[in-house]
Amino acid sequence: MLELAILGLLQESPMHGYELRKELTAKLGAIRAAISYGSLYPTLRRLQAAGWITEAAETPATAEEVPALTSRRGRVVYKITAEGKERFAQLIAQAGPETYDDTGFGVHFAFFARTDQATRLRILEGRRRKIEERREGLRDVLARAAERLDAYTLELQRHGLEACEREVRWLEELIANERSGRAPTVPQTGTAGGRREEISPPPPGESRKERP
Amino acid sequence: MLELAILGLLQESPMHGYELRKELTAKLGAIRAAISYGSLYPTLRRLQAAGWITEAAETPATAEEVPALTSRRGRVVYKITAEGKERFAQLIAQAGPETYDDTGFGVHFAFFARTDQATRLRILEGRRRKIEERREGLRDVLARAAERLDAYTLELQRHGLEACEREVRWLEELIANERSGRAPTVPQTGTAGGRREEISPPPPGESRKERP
DNA sequence: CCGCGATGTATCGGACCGATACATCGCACG
DNA sequence: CGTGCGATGTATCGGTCCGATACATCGCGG
Repeated sequence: MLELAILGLLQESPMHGYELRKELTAKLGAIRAAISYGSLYPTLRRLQAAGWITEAAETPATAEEVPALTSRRGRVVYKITAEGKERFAQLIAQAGPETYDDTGFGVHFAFFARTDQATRLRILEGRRRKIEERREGLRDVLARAAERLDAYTLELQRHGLEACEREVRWLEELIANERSGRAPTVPQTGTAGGRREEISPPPPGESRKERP
Repeated sequence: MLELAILGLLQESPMHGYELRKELTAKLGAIRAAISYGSLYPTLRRLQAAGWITEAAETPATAEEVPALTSRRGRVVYKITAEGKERFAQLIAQAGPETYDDTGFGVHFAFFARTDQATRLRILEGRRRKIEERREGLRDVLARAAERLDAYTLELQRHGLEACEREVRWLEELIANERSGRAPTVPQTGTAGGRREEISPPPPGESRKERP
């Protein structure tokens, strides 16, 4: 999962580790707390070994201009390679079982702007299926095993069940939107009124604005 | 976390691994999918080595009665020890930072019936604080970095934000309930109308119904 | 009589986390 | 003037947990 996220972010622009973590946190803040360096750096190493990314020295050569003023020590900048882009495309297009768990789905969803519509639909429906199963499981427990459990455990299940139902509804909306329309547009929610813009899903295979 | 959950379940009755996993799944189904045996068995080994639990042979001795009819092969039954109960009490009473993340909170909450009220309150408030922080982080991103992100990422954040707000409200209710009342009673929710029973929090130190 | 699904125990590699260590930079506060 | 502290930055280690896999038994239906 981390691999996918890193590849996706580096596709937008080269970054060093610290920056990458911040961007990762911003992009995935809704689904996981914050990537640990204990995961990040080894993964970067792994991706580099596989040839998906490369190190790019900062202020690379010809650097007599400002030698020590902003020398900045290490600062290893990572950049995605052509193979890395292929890898990303491959990862984003295929959906295994891990695509539908909480984290996996979140990461995939976060890169939906780079995913073709058919895959988006497939993933959304797979996720819905999975949540529906969880929901049924919770209903079963609440219906069948209620008297075996204490009030707190019951309340936990009830809350979880509600969350499932809510997510299914959310997914339904997204699926409907996807089928017959465009980007997600969920109005009248009241909360955090940010701007909402249409995105045009990039015709598969292209990347827009490589270097501004 | 697994340690706490296992100790808590074995406190109710001895079990073998498979059964333990099923009970674990039933009790924690709202927060995590299903415990993997790759976690369960090593943890059981660890707990046993520490002396918190012991193996108890099934159909222990004097077993000439039905030798091979239901021989059932392995079936290692685990049983909590006195030290294990102490350990559980200690784990359940103290709250570190890991007590407030999704999984940690869920597990603690699932055993609230065995937790004294002061601790319950402390944990609920700690959890609320943590969720509020996450919520603020999401609001920041939505307010400040909205134009940098695509519509799908934005929608993900929005959905996450809503979930945070919902959970805070849930926690508020629980806290209010806890302060001036008894067990969780959340009526009029419409969903899954199970029975709702009052529990009397066991006066700390006792266990009711050891063997029915 | 045979297969298949539930029950049951167990291991291995890998992903990810939390704690920790360490170094540099700029700025606020004494 | 210094000094200490918070942000930036790279890196490792031990430990927890997951997913895949293997294997054995049992009861039941076809």
